[in-house]
Amino acid sequence: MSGITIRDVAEAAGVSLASVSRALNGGKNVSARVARDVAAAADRLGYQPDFLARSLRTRTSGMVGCLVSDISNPLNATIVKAAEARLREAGYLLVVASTANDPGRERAAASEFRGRRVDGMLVAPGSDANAKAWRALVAAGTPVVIVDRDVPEADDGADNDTDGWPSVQVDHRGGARAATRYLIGLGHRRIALLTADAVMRPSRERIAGFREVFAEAGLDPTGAQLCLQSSAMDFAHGDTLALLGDGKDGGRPTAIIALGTRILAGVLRAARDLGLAVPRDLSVMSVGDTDLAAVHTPAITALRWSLEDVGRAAADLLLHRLGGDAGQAQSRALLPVDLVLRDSCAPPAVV
Amino acid sequence: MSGITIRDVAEAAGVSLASVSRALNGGKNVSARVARDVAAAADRLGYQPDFLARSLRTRTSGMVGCLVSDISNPLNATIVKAAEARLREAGYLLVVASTANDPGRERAAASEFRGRRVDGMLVAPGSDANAKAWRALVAAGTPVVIVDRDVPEADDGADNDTDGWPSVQVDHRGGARAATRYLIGLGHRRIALLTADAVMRPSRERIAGFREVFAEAGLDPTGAQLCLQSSAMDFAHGDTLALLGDGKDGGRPTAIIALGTRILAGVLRAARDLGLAVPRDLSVMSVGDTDLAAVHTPAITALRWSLEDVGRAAADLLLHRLGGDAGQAQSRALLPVDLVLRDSCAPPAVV
DNA sequence: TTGAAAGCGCTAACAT
DNA sequence: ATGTTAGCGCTTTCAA
Repeated sequence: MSGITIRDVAEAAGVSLASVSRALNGGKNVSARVARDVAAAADRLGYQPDFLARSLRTRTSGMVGCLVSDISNPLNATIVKAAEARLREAGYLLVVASTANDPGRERAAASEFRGRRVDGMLVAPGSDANAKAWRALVAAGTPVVIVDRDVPEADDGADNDTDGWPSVQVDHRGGARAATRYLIGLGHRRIALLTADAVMRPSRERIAGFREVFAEAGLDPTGAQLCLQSSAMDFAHGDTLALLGDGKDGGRPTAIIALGTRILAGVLRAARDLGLAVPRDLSVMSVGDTDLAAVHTPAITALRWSLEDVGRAAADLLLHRLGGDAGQAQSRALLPVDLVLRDSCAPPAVV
Repeated sequence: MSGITIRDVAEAAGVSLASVSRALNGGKNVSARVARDVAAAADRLGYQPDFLARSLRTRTSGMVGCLVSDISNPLNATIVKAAEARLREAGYLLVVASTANDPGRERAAASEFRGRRVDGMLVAPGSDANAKAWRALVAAGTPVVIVDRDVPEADDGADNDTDGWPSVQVDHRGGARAATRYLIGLGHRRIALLTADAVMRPSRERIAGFREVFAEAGLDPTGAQLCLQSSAMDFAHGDTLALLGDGKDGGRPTAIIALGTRILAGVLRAARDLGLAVPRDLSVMSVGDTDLAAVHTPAITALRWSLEDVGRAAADLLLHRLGGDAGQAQSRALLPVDLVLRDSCAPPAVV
C-alpha cells in the first residue's frame, strides 16, 4: 500500500501539515520555497493523497453513480462510456450499477450510492416503479439527471411536473414520424410496430409518433399493427412468425418496424425461416442502428441517434449542476434522430 | 442530504455511539433491547451509514476498480456486467474506467484507483506497455486479477513469472485449433485469418493454435494466410476486398476466419460487394459469437465462450484474494471455447 | 505566509 | 454488555 500520509510529506519537507495541504492543492498563500520543497518531498516519497479522507472532510466524494438497467446492452454501454469519459475529464469517477430492470435492485443501488456519498447520479430507470424514489432523491438534494426516460407525476397529487427535471431526452417521436412517413410514402398501409415495451418513454414516444402520422395521413389506424411481446430475449422470433406466417395475406403487414436490435434479429430470422425476401416480400426498418443493421444483406434502413451525445449531454448536465448552479433553471437536452436510408425498404408487392 | 450521523441515532436510542456501531454491524455483545432500540431509532431517523467515514477507519473501501479498454464493446460490457453482479453480491462496488487502450490513461486510471483506495482491481490491459506498472501494483500488495490477458515478463530480467498471476484466461488456442481442424476437414487449404492484432494474448493464442493445426496436418503453412491490419474500425472491409478481389484465383483463400465482430462485419460486407456467396464461394467463420453472427443469412459458424463466466470467474478470483487468502497459491481459471456449427462453412468449390 | 488544532463520521481498543 | 476514547488522513478555521 501507499502508506505515505501527508504527515510524512510534511516532515520530509520540514513544514507543517497545513502547508503541505495548501501546496498540494495549489492553494494561495504558499511561498515558492514551500511549494517547491513540498512538491519535491511528495514526489520523492511517492505520496498519493487519500481521496477517502479528503472526501470525509470536504463532504464531496468526487464520484458519480450511474444506474442503468443493463450495461451489457451496447446502447447503454456506449452512453455510459461517453459519460464516463466526460466525467473523468472533470475529475469525477463513475461507479456503475446494472439493475436488470428490477425496481428493488434499483432502489438498493440508489441507496448504496447515497451511502457512498456520490456527488450526483445519472439514472435511466428500468420502469416507472421507482418514480417516487427518484423524486425523494432530488427532494433530498441529490443532483440527478434522468437519461432517456420520464419520471411520471407522483400519483399522490403532488404538484411535481416531470417536464422540468434535468434530463437528456432523444426525439424518438420525431424519428418515428420520419420513419412512418417514409414507409407510407413507399406505399405501405399495413405496418407492424414490434416492441417489447409500450410504457417506457422511448417506446411510448415512438408509438405516439407512429400514430400521429397515420392520423395525419388520414389512414385507418387499424392498418397500423402494434405487436407487444413480453420479452425481447427470444429475439422476437416467435412473434414475427405468428405475425407473418398466418397466411391471411390481406392482413399481413408489408413492413415491420423493429424497436431494438434483438427484435430486429428476431424479425430477420423469422423472415429467413419463412422464405420471405427483404425488401421484396417485406420491408424492414430498425429503430437503433447497430452493426447488425449496417452489415446485414440487405443493409437495414434504420433510425439512428448519437449515443455518445446522450452520454456526453447527461454528463454535462450533471457537471453543470455539480458546478454550483444548483438553483439554475432545470435544463433539458433533446437530441435528434436521423433516418438512415439503406436497402431494406421498398414499395410493397402488389398482390 | 442524509445529515444523520451515528451520534444522532445514539442520542435517539439513548445509548452510546459504540453500541450503535455494534448493533448496526451485527457485532456480538449487544443486548436484545439495545439492538431493538437502535434499529428503531435508525429506521425512524432514516439513518444511513457513511461509507466514506467507515472506509477511512477500516482501511477498506469496499470498491473494486475495473480497467477495461473499451466498455462499449459488447464483449467487455458483458464481462463487466457479470463481474459487477458478483461483486455486488459480496458487498463491493465496481468502479470502471475505459482506457481506450491508451497506456497513459491506463496508468492514470490505476493511480486514481489507488488514490481512491480500491480494495482490488480487475484489469484487462490494452497492450503490454504497462506490464511494469501492473507488476509494481501487485508488488505493492494490491490484489489484481488479469482478465484474458498476459503480463509479459519484465525485460529487466527480474524473476517474475507471468504464468503465476491470478488471472482468468480463455482457451483461445484450443478454440482456434478446433476451428482450423474443422475447415481443413471440409477440404480447405487456403485459409485467411483476419485480425486487427497479433500481440495481445487472445490473438496470439489463436494464431498459435491455427498454426499448430496446419503443422500437425502436414500442410504447407504458407497456405495459411495471416492478414494483419492496423484498425478494426474500418470493418476490415478494405482488407477483405484486397484479399479476395485480386483475381489471382490460385491464391485466393477459400475460407476466412474473422477475429472479432467488427472484422466479421467487414468481411461480410466485402463478400457482398464482390458478389461472393457464403458459403458457396467463400466459407466464413467468426471468432466471437454475437447477434450478427447468429442472425446473418446464412448464419455464421462461430467460436463462442461464455463472457459471463469470464466476468464471474474474475470476480470470484478477486473476492477469494480479498477474503484473506492473500498468500494462497495464485489461482488461474481457464475457460473453454466452443465451436458453434452453423451454415457459413462448406467444402470449397472445385475450381 | 505559516502552524496549531479542531473535527468530518466512523470503528476498535480499552476500560468498566 | 456497555461506555469512553483515540484516532483513520485530510481540510480548514483561527492565531501567530
